[in-house]
Amino acid sequence: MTDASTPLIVGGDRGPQADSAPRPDADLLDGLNPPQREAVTYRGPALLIVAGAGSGKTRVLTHRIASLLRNREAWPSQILAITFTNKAAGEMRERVGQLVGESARGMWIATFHSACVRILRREAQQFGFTTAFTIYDSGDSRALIKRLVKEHEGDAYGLTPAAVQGKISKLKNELADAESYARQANMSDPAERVFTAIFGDYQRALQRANAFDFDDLIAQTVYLFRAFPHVADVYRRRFRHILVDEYQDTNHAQYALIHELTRPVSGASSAEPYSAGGMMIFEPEKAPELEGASLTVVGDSDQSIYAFRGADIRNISEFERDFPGARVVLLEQNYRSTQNILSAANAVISNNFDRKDKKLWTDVGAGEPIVGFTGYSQHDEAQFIADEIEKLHRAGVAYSDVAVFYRTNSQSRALEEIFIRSALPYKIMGGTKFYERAEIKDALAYLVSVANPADEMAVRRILNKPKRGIGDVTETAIARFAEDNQLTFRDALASSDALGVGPKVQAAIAHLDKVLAEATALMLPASGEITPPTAVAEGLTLLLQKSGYLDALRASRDPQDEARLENLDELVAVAREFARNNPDGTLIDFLTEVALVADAGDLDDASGSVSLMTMHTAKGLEFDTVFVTGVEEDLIPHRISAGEPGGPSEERRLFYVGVTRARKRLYLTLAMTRAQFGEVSVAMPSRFLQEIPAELIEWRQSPGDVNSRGGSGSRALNARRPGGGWGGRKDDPPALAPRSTSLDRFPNKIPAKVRDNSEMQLAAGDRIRHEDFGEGRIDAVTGEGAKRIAHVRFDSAGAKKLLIKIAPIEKL
DNA sequence: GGCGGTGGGCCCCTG
DNA sequence: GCCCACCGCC
Repeated sequence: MTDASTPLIVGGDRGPQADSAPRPDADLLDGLNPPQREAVTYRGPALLIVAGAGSGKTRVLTHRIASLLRNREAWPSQILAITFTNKAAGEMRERVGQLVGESARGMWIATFHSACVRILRREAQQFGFTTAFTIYDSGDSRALIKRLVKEHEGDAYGLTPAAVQGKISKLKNELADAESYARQANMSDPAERVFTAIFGDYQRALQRANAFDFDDLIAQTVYLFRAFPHVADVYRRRFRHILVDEYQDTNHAQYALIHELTRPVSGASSAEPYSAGGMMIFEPEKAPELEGASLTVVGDSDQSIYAFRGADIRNISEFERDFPGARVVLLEQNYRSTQNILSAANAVISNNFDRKDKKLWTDVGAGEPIVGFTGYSQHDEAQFIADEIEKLHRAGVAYSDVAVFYRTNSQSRALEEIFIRSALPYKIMGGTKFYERAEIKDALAYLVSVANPADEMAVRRILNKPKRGIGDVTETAIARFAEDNQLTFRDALASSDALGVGPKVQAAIAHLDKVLAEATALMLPASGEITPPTAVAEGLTLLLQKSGYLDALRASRDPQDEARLENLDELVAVAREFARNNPDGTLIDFLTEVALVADAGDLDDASGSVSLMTMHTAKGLEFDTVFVTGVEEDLIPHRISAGEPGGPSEERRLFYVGVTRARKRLYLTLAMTRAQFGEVSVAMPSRFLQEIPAELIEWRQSPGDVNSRGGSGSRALNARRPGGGWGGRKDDPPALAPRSTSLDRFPNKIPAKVRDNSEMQLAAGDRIRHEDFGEGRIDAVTGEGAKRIAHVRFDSAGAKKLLIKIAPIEKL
């Protein structure tokens, strides 16, 4: 079946050859079903693996790579595997490592963005950047765009920074640049004209700052390959096997990048040896034509959930047309979930009309029923989840095997509040990123000001942080002086005496200049000298101390500044950790890692905690127990999606992704009322609930229950009724709960004021009263200090754990 | 130039 | 309900 002798590589750099049978990869095929085997063993120019959720996609990919290596069909350095998330890349690296050991190290297993950064760092000088370029995250680029919109008075034409940023991003994902856009724009429309001007200025500002934004990382790499074929050929020669995960989520720029990389080598390049990644590549005297790399893509159009950011589903649906002769392999057997979960998922997704029919199946049996629950408020919903997780935990389920999903990040707050109260260990994945915190961005701006002094944005950011009396007027004076004297903004700081500012301000500027120079000497010494690995951590500490940043936070009375200091300590710790893991790592390397790894927590795994995340973040992950929360109209499907073409079906796919993450237990929860924008509104059950056959869901409390009873108080005080209820009554949509009734009595909000019971003395046997749960008896007290936990048996609400410090309790 | 008060907009999802 | 832009005052 497998044609191992297919001449994949015509040319001098063919991989080492295997001698003869038995196949060294035989054990890699053990336990694979026939389509999986074919996906591992097929050899040819192009392979599309259509992999349903949980069909063993990662297994197939990693085994395919291992098989190439073990059969000596490829060197590790000839393999490029691309994923979308750092997490997926990390997992793939680990699993390939388990299969082939040490040799996994020469491979590129990277996200689109990190692969492009590696290429750009090497080639930046080819087109007017330096290797020290900065990566602007969306916050950075928004700040820059905001300034440009203001300069161009864009608001007079209805151009908001957010809209401009979105449009630029979209254009870059379609590989349009400012010039090409200007050529076809409708210039009689003044708004178009201003937008075009802003776009152009933005791109020039990036170039001047020696910076790329996230979209540029991809688009500029494509541009580089197209403009400099001899550079592209270096990578085409190097990567003979390219594998792309989640192909249904690629946008046009990413598609073009893959196309560039898999083109045949033209052979028109010069005969110099190039050094790529420390690997010298010598071209043969008479460069012969070299076939394009073999391409393997894996995807599932039912899991395409990124159309909103430019993902083009046609990339996968037209793969066979793009790559004639491509083999297609379908993986439909699911190894993850129970049949009940799959039946629900199949039922929901079959409501999308524009799809190829595909049905996941399993042979593990029906499993437990799906559990439904409707709370009175989002806090009631969260309390049910916390209680249920505790119950599972007591029955032996590890916290780390449980995940809670939601549609929007703002939904995490109610869950967090209840989880903290319940002393339930949890971890938010994604969400407000560590590196997006203001103090972290400030600290990084200090580092960037040293690493890439051309980055004016970074220098402007730290100019008056901490407050040193440098305001708008002075900032403008520095900018003007820089322009007049052909200096960078950073270098202008050295001439504080020539700015014509007051003595105090002048001294402040001089001091900042001195601190930056000192840190530069420490972290970027003159060539030849060796920097110790700890230079980054030391330089960061020096900058934060001598700039007065830490002192200002310490002197502050704002209680949040204490947390900011802790975050900065954490950043220094990350720098030290980085030095340990990368003894040769430079300041630039550190900044790259920080720019591409959005969350410091991505590095260390959330062992021992429940994982909270959006359904988008959940893609590619799996858990024994999954709670999909907020299953309400206007949330999933989201309100805004209704008006977008393809919006509702994308929402359905998103829900499908959430549901199919569950291995054994799936909970679907919702609330009858939900606070949004600070006010409480009535929520309707999601249409997706009605698409699931009623017999699959066991309602602990159905939307009907909540309505009919009207809520005679806290759910926790009511007996739970199993089954029945609303699930089956399709033509009888649940009536809205009246706004009056005792619904309002249920605690819909958590007191914003942080309570502090740390002094409360509690011991086993004591009786307490809780605001929501009523009276109960303490079984035990564990933990210490701020983390003391009371294990309480409430008279009517059952057993709960409470974080004593903040629990709304009183001793009786 | 810094600070505190106020009112509008907002919250969809990512590297 | 929270963040941020803006304004008026010191």
